[in-house]
Amino acid sequence: MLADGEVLAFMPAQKNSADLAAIPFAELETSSPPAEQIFRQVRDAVLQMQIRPGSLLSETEVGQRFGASRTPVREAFTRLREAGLIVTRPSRGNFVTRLSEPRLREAQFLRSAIETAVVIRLCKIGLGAEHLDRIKMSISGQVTAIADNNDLDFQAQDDRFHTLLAAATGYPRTAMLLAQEKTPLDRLRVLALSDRGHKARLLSEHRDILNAVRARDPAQAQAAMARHLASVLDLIADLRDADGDYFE
Amino acid sequence: MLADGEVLAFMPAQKNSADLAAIPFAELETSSPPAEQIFRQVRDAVLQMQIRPGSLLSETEVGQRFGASRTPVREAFTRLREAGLIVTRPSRGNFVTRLSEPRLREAQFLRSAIETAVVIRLCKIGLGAEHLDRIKMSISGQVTAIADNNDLDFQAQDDRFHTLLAAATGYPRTAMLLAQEKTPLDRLRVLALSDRGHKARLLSEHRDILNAVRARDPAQAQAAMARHLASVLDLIADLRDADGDYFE
DNA sequence: GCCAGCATACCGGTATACAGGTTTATTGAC
DNA sequence: GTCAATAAACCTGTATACCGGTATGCTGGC
Repeated sequence: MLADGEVLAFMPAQKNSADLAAIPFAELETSSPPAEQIFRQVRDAVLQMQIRPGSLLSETEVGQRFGASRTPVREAFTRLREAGLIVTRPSRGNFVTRLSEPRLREAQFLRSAIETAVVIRLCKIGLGAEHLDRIKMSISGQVTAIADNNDLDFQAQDDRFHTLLAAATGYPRTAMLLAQEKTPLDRLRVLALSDRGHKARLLSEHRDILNAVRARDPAQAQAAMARHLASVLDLIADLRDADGDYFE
Repeated sequence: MLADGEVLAFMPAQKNSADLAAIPFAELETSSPPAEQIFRQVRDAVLQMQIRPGSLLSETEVGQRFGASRTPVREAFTRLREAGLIVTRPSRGNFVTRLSEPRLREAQFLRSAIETAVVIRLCKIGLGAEHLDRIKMSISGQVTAIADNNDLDFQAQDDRFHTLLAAATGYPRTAMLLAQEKTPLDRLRVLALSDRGHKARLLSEHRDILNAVRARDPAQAQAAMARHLASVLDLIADLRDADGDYFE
């Protein structure tokens, strides 16, 4: 088995085909449409960096990998394209996009814009008992994940915390939009190995946000959220230098 | 030719097929992909209420109308579905969505969240000379449109004003996202016959926003924008009662 | 006249064949 | 050995045939 660096030395990055055989895709279920499942699985693989940025994703190959024809794959690719995860160059192929610093900064801007508006609204309409319970459970989950030093679980609970806040506004599309717009940041996060102290800080910030919302203090809630989300910007420069191949 | 009310009297709303022949679609050009053109033309027809909310859009029929096969139509429909303009009921058909008051309120929330963040950022980074010129021209255009009592032109210049502000942030996707998320409001606006006084008020608000941004006063800019955007909420209840068929 | 049951027509979902265009590899001349 | 020209192998874009499922309208029994 060759190391990544050696492979790169022999092949120009642009020509690299994605190594689909190495990715543990689940077999398609009959419960939901194949196009939907292919979209989700390929999206997650791209987000988790299992598919190298810059690599070629062939409709035919992906279809064969899932045992489906090109038609559902094309539909999945349409959605990946809109999510900004691939770019299509006609007659040449679909390529997994690289991370882009301006794009990351814009994602942070949009995320911050929406999430601060979310907490301000929550201060206004109040937090229902059910929503509050679920958010508290998410925070408990974060505590457990830190104790277990389980990065993956912590990330999942982190996402859940923000999703639950958005859902509590009663605006279903807002949660969806947030998930969509933060995808560039998700790829960044995979590159960052978070130490226990970093996670502890995030947890503390989550608590600050929740407390401000419970106190119905919009100014403080907004400030806490903005502070919390701005922290990712510090990661960009470091990671760009460390993982140059993954950036534009 | 029958009046709309008579047609409705004979056909249950749900069964109505869209009358594609009556819509002045342009012929497909060779310059851009058919799927893209079909998407844009159908989207605009839906936004301008040329296709009745609740009506059935058949892939086959749309394909025949444009002289294309189902494949590009399917791709266009995928995008319309994500834009929330149609819903697909498997084995039954694609239906143009009706306006929904909760959905409209959410669109207003999201638009306000993003646009207030935009003007705050503009106060921070300042407005370049080129951007300022273009925005001023847009406002001049609004003045002209009001003088000519040209509603369509005023709406175009109104959109342009907001788009230019978003573009001035240097975040290209933000402008795109705004356009996408305000589509429900665009359909609402078509139903509203705006009198001259209403347009004059919007223009005045635009000037307030621009002045606050030029003065680099984030608090005032945010307040002016929020006030400006909140005004559409007043329209919802009236239009819902007047055009009941168009709402859920 | 009413209602249940069935045949039919229509829809989207999928697979596949073909077309147009780009890249890559090979081959031949120099 | 080098380079240009050509052919093959890809890619996406498009058209089309077939499938299963749903809605509908007709028909026959009551």
